Amino acid sequence: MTDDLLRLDRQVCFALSVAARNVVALYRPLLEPMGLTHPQYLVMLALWERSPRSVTDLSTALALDPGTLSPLLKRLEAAGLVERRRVPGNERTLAVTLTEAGRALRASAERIPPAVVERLGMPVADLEQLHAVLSDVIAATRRRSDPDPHLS
Amino acid sequence: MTDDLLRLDRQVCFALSVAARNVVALYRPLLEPMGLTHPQYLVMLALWERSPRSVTDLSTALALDPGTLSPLLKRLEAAGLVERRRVPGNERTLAVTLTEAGRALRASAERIPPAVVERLGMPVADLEQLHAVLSDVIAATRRRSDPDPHLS
DNA sequence: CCCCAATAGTTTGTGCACCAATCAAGCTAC
DNA sequence: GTAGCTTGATTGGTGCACAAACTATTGGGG
Repeated sequence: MTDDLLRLDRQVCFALSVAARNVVALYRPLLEPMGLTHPQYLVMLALWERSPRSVTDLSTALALDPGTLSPLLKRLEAAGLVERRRVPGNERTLAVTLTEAGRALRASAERIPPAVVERLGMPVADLEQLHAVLSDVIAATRRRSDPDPHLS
Repeated sequence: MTDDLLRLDRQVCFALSVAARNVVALYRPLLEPMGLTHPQYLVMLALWERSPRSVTDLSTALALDPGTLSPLLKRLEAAGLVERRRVPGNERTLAVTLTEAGRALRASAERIPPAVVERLGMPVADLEQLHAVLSDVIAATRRRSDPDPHLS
């Protein structure tokens, strides 16, 4: 039974889930003083790249359901990092804009990636290779049937 | 700014999260007819390897909080796949045992890993390599400070 | 012009994940 | 032998993730 396909320690999905959870857990103590959760951090990364963005745009960029994003953005607004107002001349799309505080937060965020790499203690080359393989996996999951299930 | 450390498409954590979510999404249509969610599937894998297991034991094996497992196991019990009773002679640990239906479900589960691999359409060698790298990452996250944050 | 389909967000419901607090059962030390 | 620590599981609270239903604009086509 050493070739049992159902052995837990053989499952890529299991390794993937645990790795993702553990790595996110590494961010927690770093993000907590900034008042961010990890998904919120990712949204901020997206906004630091380009500031007025619609919910749909963010949803595509982050591969996240709009239904997940909607309350998350409200929490960012409550935290004063973001403003949510309707686009003038288009009452149906929402413009999510960084506030001054949101823009300022970027400075503290710059310390995060190096801190995580340091905590992981893995060679950067390995991380880059991991990133490449993960991109392949993501591409593979999108190839099949509809790209990104729920984001039709 | 091409070497900006905060660019979304550079973040390993982001790729890891998306890959994990997308791969789990691949399982959803396969597990749904079995009445299982992905975390429940992982618990069943653990139980198919060894059947009376305590919550703590499962918690360690799956790297999951007991607080997450507790309601999940109740749902598995409600689905008739598992029985939860106290260990005789030790009223504080819980024995989670497969029912006949739970044991029987394994047959259908055997079709899942090949189906997922087929849907991913990636060379098996690549998947094995991914598994190896992910194991390294998991080991790295455990090395640092306390192994597995919340599971003290 | 108006109906209608498509688009953009929000809401609701279920389940997962984590943390902190709680509780009961078992152990240990004195 | 009991006081107090430890262990094993549960509970409650917050936030994420997904599906499905819903609302409200917008843009076309007849």
